[in-house]
Amino acid sequence: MNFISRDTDYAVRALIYMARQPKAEVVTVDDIVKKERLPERFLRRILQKLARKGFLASNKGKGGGFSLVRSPGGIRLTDLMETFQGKMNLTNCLLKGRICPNVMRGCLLRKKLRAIGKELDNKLNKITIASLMKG
Amino acid sequence: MNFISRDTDYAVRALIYMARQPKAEVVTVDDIVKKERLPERFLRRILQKLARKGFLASNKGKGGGFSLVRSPGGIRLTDLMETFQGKMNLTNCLLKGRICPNVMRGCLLRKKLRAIGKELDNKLNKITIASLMKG
DNA sequence: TCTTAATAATACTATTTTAGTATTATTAAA
DNA sequence: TTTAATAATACTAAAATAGTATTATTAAGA
Repeated sequence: MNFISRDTDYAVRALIYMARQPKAEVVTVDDIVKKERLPERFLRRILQKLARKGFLASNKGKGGGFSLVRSPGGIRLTDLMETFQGKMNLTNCLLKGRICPNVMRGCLLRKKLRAIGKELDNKLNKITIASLMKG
Repeated sequence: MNFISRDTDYAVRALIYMARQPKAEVVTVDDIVKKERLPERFLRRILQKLARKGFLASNKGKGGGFSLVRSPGGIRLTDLMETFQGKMNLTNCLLKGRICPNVMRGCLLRKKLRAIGKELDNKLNKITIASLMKG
């Protein structure tokens, strides 16, 4: 069971690569593909999604490419996880349509997980692209 | 993105139900299905797996059913998650066969996640079937 | 010993998610 | 107007998830 999906992972790598460029240059997908060895078409779709979500700007045409919109310190790992994996749900009740006998008396499992999830979020929220660039 | 899969969730419910029975009785699948409203065939397979893994004993034949082998305090949520979802991997590197450029200099993302994962494990490990029975 | 009420084992299936690929359109600089 | 870039959309293969179906086995009890 993976905590971080492949798209999120690729997005992190690409964003770190972009953030490392001096003075927020426009970067081409080909460049990232070559340096980070990521699958081209797939990375393209990931960057397109990041652009739609406001993380990146895309410039078509010759001399085009992608560039960072937000500062590296403003892009959290959890933002990317939410973008590509959906909101992380620690306390999901899986008895969807049916009547969960625990709902009435308050599900103890969910209560415990909610507390743990809150602390986990606090820690994960501190991980940003900027905090990952030092390595 | 769900943290706990459906099988794990069903297993938790079934085990709590069994643990609530006075004096570790043999419980039939039908009984659990009726009381907890879980899908019969699927629950059967879940209980069989729990039996193979040593959580439950199964008794065939008339008067048969499943019974707890371990004490409710000895069955951790993380044991069940591992059984049904595989070991939770917070720090997976997704560049499988390829060369991750970060491996050399030590991947900062993995380092950070490793620390968070350790604390998460410590907390999750305290959740047992017994601790979930009070509700 | 035969019936019956239970689980065991195995194989199958449908849906969703994951991880891509392929194709065609659009854009803007030179 | 050519060319080098991304955009958009549709398609596909594989794996995981969430089951269902079928047949075998077992042991109690009449």
